Amino acid sequence: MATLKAVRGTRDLLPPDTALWNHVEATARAVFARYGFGEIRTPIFEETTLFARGVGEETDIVSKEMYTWEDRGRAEGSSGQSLTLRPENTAGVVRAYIEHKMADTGMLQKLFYIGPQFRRERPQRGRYRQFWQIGAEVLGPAWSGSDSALRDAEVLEMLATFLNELGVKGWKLELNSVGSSTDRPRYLEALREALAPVKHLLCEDNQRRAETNPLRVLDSKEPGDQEIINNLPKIADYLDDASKEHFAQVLAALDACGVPYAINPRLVRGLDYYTRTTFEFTVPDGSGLGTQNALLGGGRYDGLSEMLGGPKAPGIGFAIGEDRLILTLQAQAGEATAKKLDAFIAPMGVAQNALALALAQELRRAGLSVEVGDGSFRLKKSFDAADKLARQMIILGEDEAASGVLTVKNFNKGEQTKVARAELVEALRG
RNA sequence: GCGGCUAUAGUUCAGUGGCAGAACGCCGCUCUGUGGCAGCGGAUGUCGUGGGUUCGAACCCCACUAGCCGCCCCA
Repeated sequence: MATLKAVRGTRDLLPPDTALWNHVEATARAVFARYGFGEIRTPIFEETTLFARGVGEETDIVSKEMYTWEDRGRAEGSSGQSLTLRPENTAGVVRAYIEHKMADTGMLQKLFYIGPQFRRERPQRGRYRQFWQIGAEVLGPAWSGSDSALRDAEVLEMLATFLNELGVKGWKLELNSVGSSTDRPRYLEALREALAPVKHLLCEDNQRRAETNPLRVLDSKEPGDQEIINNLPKIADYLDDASKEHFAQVLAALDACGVPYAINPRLVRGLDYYTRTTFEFTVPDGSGLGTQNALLGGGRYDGLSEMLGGPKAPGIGFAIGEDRLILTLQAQAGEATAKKLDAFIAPMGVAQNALALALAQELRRAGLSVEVGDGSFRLKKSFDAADKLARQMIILGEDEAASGVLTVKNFNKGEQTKVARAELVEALRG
C-alpha cells in the first residue's frame, strides 16, 4: 500500500519548530493588545461569492487559485451553495463586521486574526497551499476616524514594533498610494491610453497584463520593457487633493514616529479592494525566503464594505505571511534548539518506578517541567537521556527511597549534591 | 498553470550497467549506583512510485508523484 503523506503544498509543524510558532503568535497577541486590537475568528470556509466580490473576480487568487466545491443541498437532488476555503481573511472579517452590525456601535473596530489560508498555487519555499496569516483590520464608519491617515501610520508603526520585537533584521517598508476609488479609474484610463500605442513593443506577459490588469505592468521586472514603463503616467499625478493630503499625512506621522520607509511608485497590490495607502515589508536576500521576499503586505480598502453590501466603512489592514516570518527568523537566528526540562528523574530499578512517578507528580504540581525514566534502564542510559532532555537529573535508588534524601546532578555545573525531599523543589528551581 | 534541477539509511551525502556504501546519529557490549571519552559489535534501506530496455538497472528510457529553483502571482 502506498504510504500516506501530507498533500502537496501542506506540511506538518513539529517540535521544536512549533515553539517558535507559538513565540511569534504570542508576540503578535501581546503587541496588538497594546494597540487596542481584539481577536476575531472567522470560518475557514465561506460562500464563494464573498471572495469573488471582495477580492475581485479578475484576480489570480479568485480566477485560478481557490479551493471551491459545491455543498450538498438540503433536499435530495437540490444543488447546494458554492463554498470556498478562504484564500485570505480580510473579506471574511469585513463580512463579519457587516453581519454583526458593528458599524452601529459607531466605534472604530480594531480586529486581529491568526489562522490558516488556502490557495492552490505551485508550492515553493515560502509558498504553501495551506499557509498561515497573522493579520489585523481597522475599520468603522467615517465618523469613527477610520479613514484617518493616523490609522495608516499607527498600523505601520505597530508592524515595525512587532518585527523589531521579534528581532527580524534588515526589514524594509515600501509604500505607495494607489489613489481613491475615484482616482483609480481615472489613472487606469490614462494608463490604458498610454499603453495602447506601445503595447506591441512589450513582452508577451506585459501585453496580456496591459489588457487584464494594467497596474501589474508597473511592477514588471522585464528588462526590455523598463524604458516604456518609466515613461508611463505616474499614479501620483492622478491623485486628487484629498488623496495627496492623506498620503502626505501618513508620511508625516511615520517621520514623527521614526519609522523608516521608502516610497515605491510602482508598488501595486493584486487585490481589487485596495485604495490609497498600500505597503509591503520585505527582508533582504539570504533571509531564507528566496524570491518570495515579501514578509507581509496590506493597505487601505475604503470601499470594501460597500462592495459586500454593507455600510460605508473605510478601513486599513495587513496580512503577515507567518510561514515566511518563521523561515526568516530561522535563517537569521540559526536552528531552533529544544528548551531543556528542569529535571529528569532516574529510578534505579523497576521497584522505584512508582515512587519516581509520584515524585514527578509532586514536582510538576510545583510548576517544574519533568521527565521520568524507566527503572529498567541502566544508569548510563539514564544519564544519556537526562543530559539530552534536562538541565538536572535526580537519582532515585533504594538508598534515596529509604532515606528521603535524593541525589541531584546538575549538568551545567557538573556538580552532584544530596538534597532532602522537602527542599527539592527549591533546589531544582535554582 | 509554464520551464529547469533533484529524489539512495533517522540526517547529510557518495555510488554512471555486475554483492547497497560513508560520516554523523541510533542500539548493544566492554561497564549491575555515576554518562559525555575510548574500544568492539549491530541494525540501518521497497535506492520516491509504476512501467520499459537488458543476461543483469540505484545507474539507461517513459510516465507519475513530491521537493527545490525560476516565471506567473502573492503572504
